[in-house]
Amino acid sequence: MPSRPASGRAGLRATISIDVVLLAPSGGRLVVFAPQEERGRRALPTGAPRAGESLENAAARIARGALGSAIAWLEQVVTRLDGESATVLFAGLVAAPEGGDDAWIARERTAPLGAAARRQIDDAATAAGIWLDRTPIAFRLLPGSFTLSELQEVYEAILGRKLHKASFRRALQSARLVMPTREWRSEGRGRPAQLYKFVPRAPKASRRGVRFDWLMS
Amino acid sequence: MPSRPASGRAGLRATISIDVVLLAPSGGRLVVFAPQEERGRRALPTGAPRAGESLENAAARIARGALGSAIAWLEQVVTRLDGESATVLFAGLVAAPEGGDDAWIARERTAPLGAAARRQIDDAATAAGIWLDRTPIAFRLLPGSFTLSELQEVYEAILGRKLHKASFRRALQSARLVMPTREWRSEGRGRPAQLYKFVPRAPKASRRGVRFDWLMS
DNA sequence: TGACATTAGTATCGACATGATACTAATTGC
DNA sequence: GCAATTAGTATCATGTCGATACTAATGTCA
Repeated sequence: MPSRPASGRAGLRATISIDVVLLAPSGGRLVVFAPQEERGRRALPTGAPRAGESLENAAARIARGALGSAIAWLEQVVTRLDGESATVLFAGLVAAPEGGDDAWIARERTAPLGAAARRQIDDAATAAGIWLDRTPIAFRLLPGSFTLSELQEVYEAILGRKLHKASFRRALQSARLVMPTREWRSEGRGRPAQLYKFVPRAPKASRRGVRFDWLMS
Repeated sequence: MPSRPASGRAGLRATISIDVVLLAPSGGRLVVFAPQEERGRRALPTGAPRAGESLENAAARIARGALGSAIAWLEQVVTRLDGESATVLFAGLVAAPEGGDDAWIARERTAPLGAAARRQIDDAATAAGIWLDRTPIAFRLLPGSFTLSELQEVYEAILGRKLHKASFRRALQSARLVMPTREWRSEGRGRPAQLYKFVPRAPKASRRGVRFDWLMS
């Protein structure tokens, strides 16, 4: 029989820190929260858990403190150990920021943050895309009533690709996830759009077959 | 990691340990590696990273040491902080164990391991199911040539549900992932099954639409 | 006023995926 | 030979997906 490791008496001592990548959809693209620090350099929000605090609570506190507003969704992504420093990465999604807020930068312009931060951002964005398929997080990024084009734009921002309008609406209707209101909103140009509300529903539990079209990595 | 404020914040010091949940398909079900410890109690493999070692390398070392053989797939699942002890959970998949190996127990009979271990097992099994849809891990759990029924049984074990035989084979064939050999294997009863080989392929990149049939939690 | 651009929303169609059912094929055990 | 068992295929109804093209309602601008 193989020898079993001694039951973790002397583990490695390390400093635990938490990185939070906050993402928001904006105009069909993702923007990243990276405010300026004292010397004008931008950085992702970082912090550490307090004694007795869970990682999730610590991440929520750090995110709220940096952002100043509520987070729609926050999940743990990965932990990395570098020497005696362990960093737990969290990904968060929030509603689109106001226009004049310069703490947000386009995801395509994150080079100045450095390679390490960009890796965190990539991991967080990937995690958000995976979660989008599994939970109704997109609806929390929109106000109580919204147009279907706005909802689709949120999906496109997080998934990073364009979606087919008719297919998107068909799937949405057949899932009975949205309810039309009697209001319409005119955005200036073009035909006004009908406003919808989110209707939380029980799982449809439509178990589908297996997919063999994974992405090789 | 992103640059920290110069006003050096002292992060939380904690002991890092690693839990490894090793799963294997066996007869269409999952079995869990939980060998007996000194007092006859079963426990999941545990260990700690060494100085300078990455979490992934440490988990692989711990898994290999406990199991005595190679791991087909190993991925980080989640990190939990409890007081001054941080535990990083890894999920691993290995080929079905030999019949007489009593270090493996059925996934349905993990109650004696305690609630904490069962939570780790549930999280690891969920992660394995998600990864199964995204990478060709199932093929690494089988010998170089295998029958399609064996492959389907691996999928059913990891997903925890029965699959439709014709659909499973159709999807496999259309993905051109397997190549038939000229050998057939007779298992005693019934018609002999043709043996197949895995053919690693480039991604088909068939981007599909959005799903709105998530599982509420 | 009227053509045009723009955005919202729908209809239709072909291609393909899925799952149920039922069938054929090849082996062992009796 | 015959039943039981497992492998593998054929057929068919249904549903999903994406392309294309269409209608609808607004603002813009000549």
